[in-house]
Amino acid sequence: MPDLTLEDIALQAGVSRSTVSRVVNNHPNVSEDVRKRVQEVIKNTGYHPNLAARTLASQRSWMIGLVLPQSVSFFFTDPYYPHLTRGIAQACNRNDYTIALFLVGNQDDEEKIYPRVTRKGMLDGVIIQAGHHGDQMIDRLVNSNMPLVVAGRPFLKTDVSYIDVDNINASYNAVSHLIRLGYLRIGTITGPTTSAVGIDRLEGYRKALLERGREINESLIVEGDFMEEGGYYAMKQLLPAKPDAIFAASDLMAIGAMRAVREAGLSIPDEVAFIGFDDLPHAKLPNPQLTTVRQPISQLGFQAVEILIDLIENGTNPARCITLTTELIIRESCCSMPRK
Amino acid sequence: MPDLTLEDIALQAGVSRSTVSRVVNNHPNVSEDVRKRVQEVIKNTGYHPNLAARTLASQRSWMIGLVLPQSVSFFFTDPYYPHLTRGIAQACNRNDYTIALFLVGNQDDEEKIYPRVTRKGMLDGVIIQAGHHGDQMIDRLVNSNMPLVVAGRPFLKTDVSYIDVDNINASYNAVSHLIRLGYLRIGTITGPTTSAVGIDRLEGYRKALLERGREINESLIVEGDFMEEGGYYAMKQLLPAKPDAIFAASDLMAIGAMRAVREAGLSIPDEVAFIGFDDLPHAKLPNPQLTTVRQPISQLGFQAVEILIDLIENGTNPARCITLTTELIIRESCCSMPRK
DNA sequence: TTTGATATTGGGAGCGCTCCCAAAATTATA
DNA sequence: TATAATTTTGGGAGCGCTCCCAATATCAAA
Repeated sequence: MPDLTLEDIALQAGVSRSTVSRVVNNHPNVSEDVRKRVQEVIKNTGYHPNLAARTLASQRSWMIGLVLPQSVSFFFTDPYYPHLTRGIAQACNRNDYTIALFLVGNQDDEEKIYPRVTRKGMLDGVIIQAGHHGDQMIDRLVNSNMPLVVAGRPFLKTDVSYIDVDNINASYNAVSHLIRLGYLRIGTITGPTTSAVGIDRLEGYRKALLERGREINESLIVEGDFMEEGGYYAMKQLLPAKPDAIFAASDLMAIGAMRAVREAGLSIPDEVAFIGFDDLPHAKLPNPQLTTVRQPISQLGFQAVEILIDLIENGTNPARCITLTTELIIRESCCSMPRK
Repeated sequence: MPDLTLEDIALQAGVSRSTVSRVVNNHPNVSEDVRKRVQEVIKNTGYHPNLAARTLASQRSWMIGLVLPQSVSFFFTDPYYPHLTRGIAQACNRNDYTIALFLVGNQDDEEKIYPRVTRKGMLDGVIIQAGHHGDQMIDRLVNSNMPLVVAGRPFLKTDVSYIDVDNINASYNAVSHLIRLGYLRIGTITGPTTSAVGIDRLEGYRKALLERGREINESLIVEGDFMEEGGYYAMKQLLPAKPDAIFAASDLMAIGAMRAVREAGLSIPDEVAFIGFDDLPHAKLPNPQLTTVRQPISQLGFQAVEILIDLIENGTNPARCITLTTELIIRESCCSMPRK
């Protein structure tokens, strides 16, 4: 089947190019019978408008960029990315947008990718995953004038639109739960404090303790990297401080930390209780099942797209900022009664 | 900065539109000094050609589609997809292509996505992940005439280009290893036999046993679903047949199966040995560390792109089919001496 | 019936590029 | 120096669409 154009359809339907265009784009001013006739021809021929031509003429590509800083470790173990991507993909499907995926591995990639992302005639807008302090991409993108939504709070306070999970409240609630259960020496394994998410989850921990009149014991705070191994080693540092409960800023770290605790011959949750963060599928596996904070990640992705479309259609000012709430999933890794 | 066009650059450099186009596209017939002058202007102005216009005029979009059947379970637990995607992204970066990502969740998505993938003026070619028997997308894509590379062997023998891991040999080697170690009742937990990968890995198992003159004991073969839970339940079915070693077609299933074995009070590897498939990060975690087959997934993605570019530039006939070899990673889950 | 308002349709211009071909400039050859 | 061959450059046409505006058809009110 040769490449059909508007003109071909017009000819077959006995109307003009413009009329076919109106039918295709659902413009109102077309009489019912003509619309029917044209739609018939379109259906029979399997015509689809040429994307490039449409983009060139309308200055809209119906394509949005998804820029993922591919911090090697995260990308492969953390279901965050698949979930985020799924939410984005669903929203794009629903709104007839297509995702252009950019995985930024290193500085070189960034140099290659940046012009491709901001190049005219390619993308209507961009969703970027918030990264670490020092991450250039967001600032550059902000300056490029491209409609932009950041997934996760950006490290630096700029007036970009972003959508994030309420990390502070989430960890506040998790730690409050531990306090309520009667734990007295609650430690935490934080994420990297070069990232907003690491900082926020630590802040929630502090806030919960301070509000209950507890003192912050710095020896009960160790920085991790969100990974299993990081949790393991962080826990080894924590053990001498004799924590009776640990709030880990990721499930993976909680799992690693539990491994360290088990190796030290302590029992979970009787001697050390745990709360994680993420609600990975692994969290449900026994030994014991992990109490954790569930984040609505794919919803976050979905809404990121909706915000972006809003920005594209109605201008980027003012910045839209949204925070989603989380849910504490209570399982077996912290017990409902304080141990003897 | 207003949107620059070729014409603007031409004006500033005192040459014609055509000449600037030649410089941008590295055509040979431009004198050195003119080239220099134009490049200077381009650099100073930060000009980048408009993608849509270029695509419309040249009928090349420099964009390839990546179609992932998002079987919910796999996508979120199996690092296969991130690895594949990373390989593809790297190759795309290197060759100045952009990835358009399509996640096919269900039949509805497929109907929406299919025309978008095959629509003119959008993609130069497509990489699709091989799915299950009954998967329509591949056939439809083959018929659409779009340059196409399938990641993984397609279930049905068509003459598409594909790139796959040598699953048969991989599992043949794994099972041969178990035989060599002296195991006598080697069972297997297969992948779904509605997928090529499930079938191939089972075939390798059979081949290894038959070649050593062993009989195939059907009660030692149970079908799983590649997931942890599936492995767990498959193992429960397998236990009455008293296997002394298990070849699982995925690490996740091996992990689930080990859980079942441990619950049954048997020790690993002394009473039941294990070999998995994938070499997930989890595989390295102790308890005991899992012997497994490592696949070069991101290389598979990388080469898929190279094949696709070849198809785009040199025509799709004949189909290019490539098989990559795997590596058996020997760890602790099967011991080097047959148990007493 | 006439007039004016409104709904529908067609065609031109243009989006920013590539590609072809002819013109101009340069170099080689007689 | 004249001529032919070659390299370099410019301009037109066209990729397939959208969008504007003018033309035509339709309908209601006077």
